[in-house]
Amino acid sequence: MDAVSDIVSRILDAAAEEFAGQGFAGAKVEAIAKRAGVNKAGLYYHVGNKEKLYEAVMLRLFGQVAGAVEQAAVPGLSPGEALAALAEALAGLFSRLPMLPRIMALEMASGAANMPAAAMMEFRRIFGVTRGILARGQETGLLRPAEPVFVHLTLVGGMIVYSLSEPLRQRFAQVAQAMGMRTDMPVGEMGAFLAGVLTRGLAAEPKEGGA
Amino acid sequence: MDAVSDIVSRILDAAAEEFAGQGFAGAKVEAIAKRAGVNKAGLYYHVGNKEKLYEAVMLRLFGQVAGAVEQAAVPGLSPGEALAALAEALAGLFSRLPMLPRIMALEMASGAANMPAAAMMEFRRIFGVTRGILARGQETGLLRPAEPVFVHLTLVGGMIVYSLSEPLRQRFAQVAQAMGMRTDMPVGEMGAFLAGVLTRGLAAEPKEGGA
Amino acid sequence: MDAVSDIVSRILDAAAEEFAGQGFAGAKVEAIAKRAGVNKAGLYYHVGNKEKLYEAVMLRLFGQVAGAVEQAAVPGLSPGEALAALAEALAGLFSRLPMLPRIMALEMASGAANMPAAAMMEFRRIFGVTRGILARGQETGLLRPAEPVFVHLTLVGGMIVYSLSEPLRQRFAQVAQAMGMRTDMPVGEMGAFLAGVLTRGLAAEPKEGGA
Amino acid sequence: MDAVSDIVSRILDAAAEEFAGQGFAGAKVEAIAKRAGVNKAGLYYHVGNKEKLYEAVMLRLFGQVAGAVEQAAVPGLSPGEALAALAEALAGLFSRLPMLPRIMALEMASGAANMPAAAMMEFRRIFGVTRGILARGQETGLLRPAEPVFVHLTLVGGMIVYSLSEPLRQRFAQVAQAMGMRTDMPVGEMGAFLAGVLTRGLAAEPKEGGA
DNA sequence: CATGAATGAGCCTTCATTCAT
DNA sequence: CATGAATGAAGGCTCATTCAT
Repeated sequence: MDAVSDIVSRILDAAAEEFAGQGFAGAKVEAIAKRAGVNKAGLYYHVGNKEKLYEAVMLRLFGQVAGAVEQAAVPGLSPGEALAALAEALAGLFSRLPMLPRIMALEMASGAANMPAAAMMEFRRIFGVTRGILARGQETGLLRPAEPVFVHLTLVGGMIVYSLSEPLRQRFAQVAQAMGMRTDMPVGEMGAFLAGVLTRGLAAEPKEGGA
Repeated sequence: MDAVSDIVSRILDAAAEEFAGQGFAGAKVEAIAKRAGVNKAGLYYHVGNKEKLYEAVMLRLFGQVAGAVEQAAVPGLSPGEALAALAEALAGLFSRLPMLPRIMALEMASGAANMPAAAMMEFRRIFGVTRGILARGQETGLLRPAEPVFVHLTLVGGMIVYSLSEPLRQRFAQVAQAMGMRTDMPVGEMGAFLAGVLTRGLAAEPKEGGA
Repeated sequence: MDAVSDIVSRILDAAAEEFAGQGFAGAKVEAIAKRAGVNKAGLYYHVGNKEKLYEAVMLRLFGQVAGAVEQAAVPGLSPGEALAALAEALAGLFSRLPMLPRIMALEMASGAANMPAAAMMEFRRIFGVTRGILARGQETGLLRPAEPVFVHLTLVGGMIVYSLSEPLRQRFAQVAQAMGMRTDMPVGEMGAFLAGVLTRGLAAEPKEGGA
Repeated sequence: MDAVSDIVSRILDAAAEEFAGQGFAGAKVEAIAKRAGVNKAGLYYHVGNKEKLYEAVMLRLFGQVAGAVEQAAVPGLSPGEALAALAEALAGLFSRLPMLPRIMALEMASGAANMPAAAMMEFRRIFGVTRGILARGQETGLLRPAEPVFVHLTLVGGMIVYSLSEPLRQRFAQVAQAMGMRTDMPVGEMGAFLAGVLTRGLAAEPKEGGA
């Protein structure tokens, strides 16, 4: 009764997991089918193709991102609050869908070759939110001018790489501890850090001559 | 007369390129050999194995990163200058070796499964630089306390994802322009942005009561 | 409806032929597939592996040997009759399955490295028959004591090598004829010879004092 | 100062070992070279070819067999003594050159495809000895008529398979012991058993009514 | 002669994809 | 729709053999 049938949805879930783990080339259709609990031939019947499968996964994931981000963009917040809300929304997504940052990274690393055109549209929605926050902040004199792309990718890039680095941080944990560093903070904390740094770092310079 | 023979070096170059483009699974040994101008069997003669090849690439790349980063860490700089120097060093690397951020992302996305233990040691050197900057800044009262891992991954993550996103930004250029956004800035500019935001965002709060 | 599907059975036949002719290392999976009338990938689908294929062949062959040998061991025969029956059963097998002695020889020559543990059990059954004949013969005072392993390997070894030597004997035929020797007797005749020699050679020494 | 240079001799030794262990197809030229302590290219320089190498090994081995067998055939022995001497000579060979029975088996199993014509001549010498023993025994009325090929292959086949079966017997030892069978007798003992069985089994039937 | 470095051919194995049932 | 069974097209790796030095 869904937009996509239940089976297809299960297949997409399984595929997202596989693709995130092994990349497009490394993912095996057989494994995806098994994970989804369907026959390999059945998978082909429903999705048609490894490439189409990848595109469908991509589209659905970026749709989810765009949705979550837009929902976080409630009007009436200060720039700092808005950035924090955005970071929190992303952190929630990344926690619930650990394959998301991995797939985003893989896709970008591959030169966005398999990114379907439709998914590009979702990007527009996502970027729009950050841009809106900055624009309002500059209008109200609270933020200094800054390239939206830089700000957006600072936030998103920082969170993606922080999520991605989890296994690495775990392997690194012993050494890090000896250096007095913690490595096991949840993504949400990294999001809060980023929002804070950006808010303070982009704050308009205090107007001189306040005497 | 080199640590690695000329041919092996050529093979590693080719492999880095191929791995960055296709991921480990997607990279074809045949393609690497052709790119390096050697016979496939010759490649095996010199390197032994796809996996060993990958590890060698990894080790060399991270060694280069560690070297460049450490060279940028000249003593006597203010925290802001030091962060800027670090960002600049990374930007230089990423410009000269565009496959570097891609491989780093791929490796992390795969859970650092193939990361050789030796490469982990390089990480320690790299992290150490950021940690040193923060420690000195806090000692001198110029910086507020902050988790080194957060700071480091903000800088590195932002630059990696910015580099990675290049093809995406290009595909996005038309739409972005219509929204009044630039998308084609070089990595160095992103590095400068990150260093600035971090410097201001981590600056110690002005001590009240300075009368 | 068989224990092994028809196709697998055909594959095992083909494999036995190929392994017998070329040894494990020399046998080509492609050739086996072609002989069996299946696609190479199909062969892997059904059997999984060159090594597994070899083990399956081995298991089936030794099972056949054990079955035939046990069937020949009808109770109530004199030692001589029993040995003759055993030899005849082996001869029948070797005639019908000319690859059998060859595979047995190859496997033994390789140190029984690939012999599956299950096949070892079949050996027990096979040896058991010879041992039974000797035991009964000694109980009844018809046979002198003798190591079962020696007796068994005299019979089996003689027949294996006689079968194996067929091409050699053929190449040798001209020379042999000139020396007044026949070389083209069927295995059955060698079996009868061996049974006879063993029966007389193991006969209890005539008790003296027979008045 | 030898007929074959020292190096070639070392290569042939190494090759015999390798061929015995892996068969012709399974033997690796690289491994032979390493075993012989020469460079792979050097091996080719000296021997020319994997096939030629095999033939040379074969020729030398069968020459050794023929020599040992002929030396054992001293005139003036009774048939039983002669067979025992023959068996003993073979046992000595098989003990000193454990690869010998294995190579003989492999070669026969492969249909004697690679057997050089020159080696066939050695066979003639070998067969000649057994034939001589039988002929003299029949002339003197001590032995009944029997096909030389049968007798020869009983002796040689039994000893070859007994040697070959060593690893198998070892794996089988536990089970065998429980069945009250020994499995670890040296080849010499098997040779003595065979000579004894053949001598008694081929003895002329006692002439009736000799009064 | 000895050696490191090719190299073409081939082999085992996998995988995306299709088809008959 | 679901499934077991193909299958063509690679892809990783090895190996016998050859050269330049």
